[in-house]
This record gives sequence, C-alpha cells and structure tokens, in this order.
Amino acid sequence: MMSNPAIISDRARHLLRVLVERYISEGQPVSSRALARDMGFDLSPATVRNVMADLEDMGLICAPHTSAGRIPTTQGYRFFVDSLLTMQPLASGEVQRLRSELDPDKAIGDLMETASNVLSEVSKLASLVLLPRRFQPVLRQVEFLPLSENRVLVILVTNEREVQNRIVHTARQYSPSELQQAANYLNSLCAGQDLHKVRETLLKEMQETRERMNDMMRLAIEMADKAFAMPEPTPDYVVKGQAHLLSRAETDSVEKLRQLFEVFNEKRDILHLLNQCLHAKGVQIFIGAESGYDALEDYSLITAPYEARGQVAGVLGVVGPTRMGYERMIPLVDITAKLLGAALTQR
Amino acid sequence: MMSNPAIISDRARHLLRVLVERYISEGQPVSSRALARDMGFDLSPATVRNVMADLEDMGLICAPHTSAGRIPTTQGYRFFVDSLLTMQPLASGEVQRLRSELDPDKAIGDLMETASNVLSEVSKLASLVLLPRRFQPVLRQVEFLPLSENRVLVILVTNEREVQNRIVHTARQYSPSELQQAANYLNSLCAGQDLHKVRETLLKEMQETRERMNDMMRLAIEMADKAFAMPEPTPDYVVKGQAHLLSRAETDSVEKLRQLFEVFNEKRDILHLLNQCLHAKGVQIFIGAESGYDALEDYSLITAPYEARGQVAGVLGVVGPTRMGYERMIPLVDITAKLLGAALTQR
DNA sequence: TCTGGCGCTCGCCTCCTGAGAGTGCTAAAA
DNA sequence: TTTTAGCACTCTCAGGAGGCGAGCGCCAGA
Repeated sequence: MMSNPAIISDRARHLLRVLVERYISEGQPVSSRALARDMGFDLSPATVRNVMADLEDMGLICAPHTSAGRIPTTQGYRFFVDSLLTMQPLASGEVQRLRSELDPDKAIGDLMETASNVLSEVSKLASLVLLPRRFQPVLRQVEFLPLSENRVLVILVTNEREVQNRIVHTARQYSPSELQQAANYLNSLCAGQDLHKVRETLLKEMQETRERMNDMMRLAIEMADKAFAMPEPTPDYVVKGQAHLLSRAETDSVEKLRQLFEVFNEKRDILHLLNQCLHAKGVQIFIGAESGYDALEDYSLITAPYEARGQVAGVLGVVGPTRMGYERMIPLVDITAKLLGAALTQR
Repeated sequence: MMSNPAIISDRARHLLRVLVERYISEGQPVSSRALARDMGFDLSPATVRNVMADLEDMGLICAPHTSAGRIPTTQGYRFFVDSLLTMQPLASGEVQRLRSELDPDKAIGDLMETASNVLSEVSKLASLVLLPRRFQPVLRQVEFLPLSENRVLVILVTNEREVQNRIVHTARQYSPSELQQAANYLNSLCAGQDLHKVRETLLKEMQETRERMNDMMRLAIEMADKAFAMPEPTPDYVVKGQAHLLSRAETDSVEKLRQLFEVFNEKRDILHLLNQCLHAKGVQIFIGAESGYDALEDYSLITAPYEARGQVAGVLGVVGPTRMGYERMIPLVDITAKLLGAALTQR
C-alpha cells in the first residue's frame, strides 16, 4: 500500500483523471462501469476495477463504503492537480470583464473590493483578497491640522499615493502657523525617509542640536514622536461570495461550514495562511487539510500573489469545496492576480 | 377570525407572553400542557387549549400541524414586542465592554468595524453597521501633490477629521510650487464652504474675473473642477458574525440562509432597508417579512440610528432568527447606538 | 493481460408499525 | 358561565423489515 505514485501507468493516470473529473462534475462516487464508459479506451468494468484497486492501494482514491464507487482522496486530488490537469483558458468575456472592472483609477480599497467581488462571481466560490502591504513606506510629506481642543490631525503622505491620517493629543493648543512651521521643519528633515526610521532620525537630530533647539523644533519632535509611534494599520483582507459556499454545501456539513465562516471572521488564521502564500512564486493550492487548518477540511484554497511595480504586494484567491473545477479556477486566480497587479502598477 | 387583538383578555395576554418566551428559548412548538405548567395561574391544559384556540383565531399563534403545539405568527411576535415585552437591562460587563471598545480615538472605519464586531459577539447574531453619512461636508483645506507623469494627488480635508484623497489627471505636468500656489488660492477662496458648492463658487469666480485671470488660477480651477466632480464615495456598511446565523439555522432552511447571505452581499437591498431606518426616532424592529424582503422571512431585524453631534449619522442593528431574545437585543442595539454616537461626538 | 461471471455487501427506498405528543370536542363539575 | 376531565383522533417520528440495485472482489477462462 501507498506505493510510489510516480510509477503509475499511463492507463491508470488516465483513469484517475477521468474519475476525478467526473466526481468533480457529478459529486457522487464513480463506479467502474461509468468509468469504463467515460474513458476513451474500450475496457470492461472488471478491468477498470482492477486498476481502481491499484489506485486505492496507492492512496489516491477510496470508497466511502463497501459497495459504492470511488472518490478521490486528498492525495488523489493533489496528484490530479500536479500532473494530470489540463488548464482551461478563460472565456474571453470573462477576461474582458476582469480587465474592465480592475480599473487602475479606482481607489485602492475599491480596487480590492472589486477584485474580490468579480473573482467570486466568476468563480462562483468565495474569494479572498489580502490588502496590499506597504513596502518600506517612504515619507513624502507631513501636514498638521489643528482640531478642536488639544488635538491635531496628522496627515502623512507616503510613497506615491498612500495617505494616512492620525489624531494626536498634544500638551497644549498650537496655532496654525506654529504647526505649519513644525511641518515644514519635519518635511525638510525627513522627506524621502523610511517611515520607520523617521523617529531615529529625529532622536539623533535632537541630541545633536540639544542646545540650539527652539520651541518650534520641540513641537515638531513631540508631534512626530506621537504620530509615528502609532501602530501601522494592520493588514486586512476582503472576503466575498460566501453565499456560494452555502449553495454548494452538502446539507450535512453545516457545522463544517460554520467553522469555516468563523475562520473568515477571526482574521488571524486566514492572515497567517495568506501570508505564507505571499512568497510563493505563482499559484499555490491547498487541498483539504493541507493548509493545516481543520476548518478547511473538505475545502480547497487556490491563491496567487500579485505584484505592483515588480514587488509582491499581496495575495488573492478562492475557497471552495475540494471538488471544484481546478482547471478553470487556477487560470482564473492566476489571471486575476496578474490583472490586479497590472492595475496597481499602472496607477 | 382575526378579531381585534386590542380586546384580548389579561389572561390571554399573559399566556401569549409565556408562549412566545418559551418558544424563543426552546425553539419548539409549545403544548397546552407545558404552558399550563409554566404560567403562574393554576389552570388545566384544557383551559389553556381554549385560550389558545382564541389566540389562533386572532392570528397571533398557529400550529405547524394538527397535533403539534403552537408557535407565534408574525403578528404574534409583533404584539409580543409591542405590548408584552419587558426589557432586560444589559449585564454591566457588557456595557463596560461596549464602552471600552468604542474608543473615540479610533479611526472612523475601525470604529464602525469594532462596533459591528462587538455587537455581533455580544448578541451572538449577525450585525450591521451603516457607515456614517457625511453631512454637508465642509472644506477645510486642500493640498495638491504632484505624482509621476501628469497626475496630481488631491487631498481634501473636510469638517473635523475626514480626509479624502483623489487622483486627478492634468493636461500638463505642474511644478510643486505651481501646485502650492493653486492650493493656497483655493484655500483662501473656498475654505469653510460646503463641498458640493465649491464648484459653483469657482464658476462664479471664473466669470467675474475672466479678464484678470492668470495661469495659476486657471490651474486651480482645472484641478478643483476635476477633483470635486468625482463622485462621493457611496455609503457602505459592515456585516459581521454571519457565522452565528449558521449555528442557529434550522437544518432545513439552508436555502433561505443562502438567500439572506446573498442579500448581504448585494448591498443594494440592505442599503435601501437601512436608509429607511435612518429617520426613525429610535429602535425599529422588522419581524419576518415585514421588511418587505422575502429573504428576511424567518429573520428579524432590529435597528437603531446613531447620532453624531446631534445629527443622525447612520444606522446599526442585528439580524437574527425571528425567535431571538428581543428583550435583550433591543436594549443592546439601543445602547450600542448611543455609545457609538457618543464616541463619534466626542472625537 | 484482459474479460465475463458470480456471489456478496452495502446503501437506500418504501412500507409498516407503535409510541408519543397534543389537539378538539363533549359532557360533567364548579 | 367557566373550568375541568376524559376520550377519540390526528400527526410526527423512530425503528424495523424487506426488496432493489449498484458496485465491488475474486476467480476461472480466453
């Protein structure tokens, strides 16, 4: 048992392929008879049964009960995906739709939302889009705006078009011109610097010029210290089309589904999983519990990282039952990632 | 049949109340025997049956089949909620939690997200939070930042702390100082104005000073025209805790549930519904299909608008099965709305 | 190496039954 | 007039029996 799948015969490969395809489309255990009919070769069910027995020994398929047909195991799907799958190109209409919806001029949040929506609609599965990480955010400009009482709105413009804003409580109330000066000072000192290193720069500056430091500089440093001390917004993701999972759920597995939904809400696990995929080169596939999360048993996850300006920016993908149409989903995820990347780069 | 529920006897009212409470907690048709036991009065099941027959005539309860107990109809729930319900104050720990999570210093998006999360966790239901509408957004400040090529990042600071940013394509590339001048011009001209009226102001200005208009002003007007022409971001909402609905779902109603999830995704219907609730004075309750949406049959929606600085800013609420614990949920939604409003006002 | 045949094992559908729950109705009691 | 007890009736649900058909494993023969 569990012989090496590498030494599997061509006929067995073909048989496995047809079996998996049929199980994916029908959702029911596949019998030797049906298989014999579906395969091109002219083989009797009995022969097919023999081959099936071999495949079962290898752990690629199994029978849910004594006298049912066979269904693929996780390893079966894995082998199918790795070695047997012939991808199906997307319908040109679908590509068209993806391309037109992923409009580079959309706001970044909208773009992610759109990507997730269109991905789930085309795939008829649930979709995930990890919001892009900011790479070594570089400070371009700082603005201070006085609010009511002792609060100041700090606007940080980073890199190309990211705008972050934070509210800082100050010791006393400052006038607009004081704030303006402080901002100018900071801009001249720190513009172009890595956001994380701004504080270091400021500390150094402070020590070097301790004597001739004036109020304005003190203010600038106080403000910056508080503003930059705030945590970066944690990365986040968008989930769409969970309803699709409900319609495809086997009626008995509601509990499994509930757990899955809970994982979607929890964020922590999903983020961990998606982060793993960030550094994969291309499309990555987790079948069943391969991802290491029990809640994903019976479900598969297909992901692909997307790049912006040559740097990995995030991950997107779809989640669906293990018996989903991989030959469509894999290209879909792949292309969506590429188009999203293009949209981000082109902005 | 369908006599006027107003002329219902005290005993019948009490009986209905106990019946609804029991059905909500048990989830199964309530028999005359159980009811006779649960009611304080010393009545025999037979008597209870007579009263139940009356209630059934009035359309307040019904029997799912000949020889089952009774369950409340939509009208029954309605009567219960309107006239029989005694609210249960929240546990002080829950109030504490709400108060501490709804921290005024959080970013506005985070605040909504948090509100939705905590609402769904405390209620164990799905929660909705409509993102606040901006009221007559008033322009405080404009900043222009040159991007690569002919693009300019426009940062609009409105009212107290809203920051919007948009990307504008310009006819030619402008230098930072040109942009700075244009921004100054716009700030002096339009600061403090209603965002929607800025364009009018500019047009008027343009006509009045057509002759002595210089390049800088032309630029300012070009930029502003493009920036302010962009659509306001459409209102949006947050849904959390859908998983709770799954765990409470009767196993057979998966299809209903799927439709509900689809409505959540669609946005259109939900937004329409929530917008209706914006102008209600306090907590509003839709039982079953009262909302007018089929997908909400078997589900109830409890909403309350929340205010910021005395103006209605948005709506929040929970969605759960009709047989939810109204006496807890109504105060919960009410208080959450108040606390969220307080957090928004205090900012 | 493949094939046909045979016996066997299950799962599933249907029918039936009995138990249990709960009602409606009626007639008697309060 | 209101309440109660009793009884017959209805309906659901769980369990068991039986029949059917799908599908397998194995074996012997081509």
